[in-house]
Amino acid sequence: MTSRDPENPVRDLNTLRPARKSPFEVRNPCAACEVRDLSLCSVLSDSEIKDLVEIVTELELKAHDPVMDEGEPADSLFNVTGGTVKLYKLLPDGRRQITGFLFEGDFLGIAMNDTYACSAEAVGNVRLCRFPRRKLEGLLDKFPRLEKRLLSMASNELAQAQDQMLLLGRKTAREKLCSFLLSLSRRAALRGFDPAVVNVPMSRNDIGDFLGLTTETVSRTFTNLKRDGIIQQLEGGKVRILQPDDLQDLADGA
Amino acid sequence: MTSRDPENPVRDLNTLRPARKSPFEVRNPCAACEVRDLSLCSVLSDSEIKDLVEIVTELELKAHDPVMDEGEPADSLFNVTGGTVKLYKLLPDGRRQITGFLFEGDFLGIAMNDTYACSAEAVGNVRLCRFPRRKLEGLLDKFPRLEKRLLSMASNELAQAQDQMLLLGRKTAREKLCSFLLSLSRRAALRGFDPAVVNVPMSRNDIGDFLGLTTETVSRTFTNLKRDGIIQQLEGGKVRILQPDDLQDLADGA
DNA sequence: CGGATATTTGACGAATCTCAATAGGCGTGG
DNA sequence: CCACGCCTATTGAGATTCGTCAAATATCCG
Repeated sequence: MTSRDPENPVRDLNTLRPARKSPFEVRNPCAACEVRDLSLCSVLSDSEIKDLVEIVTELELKAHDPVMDEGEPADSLFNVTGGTVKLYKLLPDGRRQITGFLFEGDFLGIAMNDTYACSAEAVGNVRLCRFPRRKLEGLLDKFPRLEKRLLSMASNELAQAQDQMLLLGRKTAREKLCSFLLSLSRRAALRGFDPAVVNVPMSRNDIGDFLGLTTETVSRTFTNLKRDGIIQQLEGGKVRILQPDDLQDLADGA
Repeated sequence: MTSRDPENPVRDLNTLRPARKSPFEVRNPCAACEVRDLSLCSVLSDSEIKDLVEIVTELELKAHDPVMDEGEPADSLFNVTGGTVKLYKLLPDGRRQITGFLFEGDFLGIAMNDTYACSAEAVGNVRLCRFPRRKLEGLLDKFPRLEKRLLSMASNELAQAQDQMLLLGRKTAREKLCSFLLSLSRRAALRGFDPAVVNVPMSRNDIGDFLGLTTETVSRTFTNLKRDGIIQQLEGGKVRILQPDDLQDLADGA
């Protein structure tokens, strides 16, 4: 499948689904959730998930709206149900490192004990499910599977973080950008979209702050990849991957 | 306290404790474990910990002995009880990124699902507790606190990983090295050692691969910090921090 | 003591950053 | 509908940090 929603055939990771409205969905929004099987919630049955509905609040954000601030008490956890969120840390002089991008289905809040370890804000329009931390912890005790699921998600995130360290510490600008495009492609494929046409909803500046590069270097490197026929830039910030195998080879310097 | 073991007053993070031998320790080694309160095991009572003893194997390794290999089935998890272990990932052409150093009390194996996400090897002499993964997972069901503890440890590791991304992507060589020394100092302090005299058991090359620098740059940067009176090099790979506040300021570019 | 390995230092080069200018895209309002 | 202005992206030229290559020195260990 390339699109999981027959009513929105052209939707992609950039586009928010229309807000849900049907009577069933109002009664039990999580049961009808499109990203449910991608997320935390996948381990709960329809009946169990009602406990989740009890504690959840839905939020809609616009570009640059803050989600959380590093160092603040970690009172809420979130599930992204639409749009893109960026996580970042700042140095005192304003240098920024984006530590991750979250897409629909991604969970936000594993990396915190009492306070948030990083800040987060919406890249474009975003829809979130918000869980009060205390109440979610209560559910963890009630449903041990939820806790196992969180641990497994944390494990995945750690593996991803290690990949990103390898990228930041040891890859060239070109390798970094290729790795980035590949990871976007893989994540889109997981969600049922065409892996050859990647959405890049974030700015060059955000990409730079994610890859440890400047805006200018990101832009130049994009130009080089186009010139070499590896990718093609489409309208709306989309990128077509022309040579997936070459891209893969370039991504880890093979 | 600057040393937790009156029988080994000069011991530090470089030195392995002598192997345990007393009758009590043979019967219940975990109960007498010196690093117990630092680790996973801290949440188990003396009686509960007997279940852990049932499944644990102790290992001793020498420098460069492998602990695990990226991509291999993750059948064992480990607890470091002495010495230093490095975690790393490789690129096909041999470039290496060290993703972390583990000291006594640190747990090894959170970041894996079915296969190891990175390789690990001993930096010097190392003592490990090895847990078969299947059996440890059994204990997780028996002692939910153990699972909570793992989740909290994973959360800490993720926060650390994000700090490291900030370092790799946005800090200068000098800032990187200062951050590194500070983190060693903090971890030594946690274990009851003098935070002003830091052990640096790993090679310049390892430090470089951890900080995204070359050996030469690490060496030059050390020289600069000495020249500026921030640190002093002592024998045996130890470093004295002369100006902790300056070091802190240098570490995040303030 | 001696070979091997690790560290330090130097000279040079290259990848990336900085600064600056131009071009493009998008929304607003005339 | 077009014009303007703002913001982002691209491109260029020069500067800088850090990497590479090479040699000298120090350290470790048998």
